Amino acid sequence: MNMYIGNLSYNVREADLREVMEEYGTVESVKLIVDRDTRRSKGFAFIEMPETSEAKRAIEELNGATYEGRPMVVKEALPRN
DNA sequence: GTTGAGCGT
Repeated sequence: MNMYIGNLSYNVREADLREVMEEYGTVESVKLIVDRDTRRSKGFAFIEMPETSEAKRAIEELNGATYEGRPMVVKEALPRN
């Protein structure tokens, strides 16, 4: 399942996100979106979890949870197009 | 600061 993680603090790194998500299951990939020019985080990321049941649990547990001082959004990602 | 990059793999 592909997930969208939003409202992240700019100091969160991909490795941080992976650690958090792995509390709920296997994480296939983590993609923190960073501005190509400034190298600054855009504050959102995409995480792929092979096991949908684990992904859904992560969404339930982490959506709205405060992380690095911000209530993060965790939900299924929109199709990329 | 809220739905993806790359610049040719």
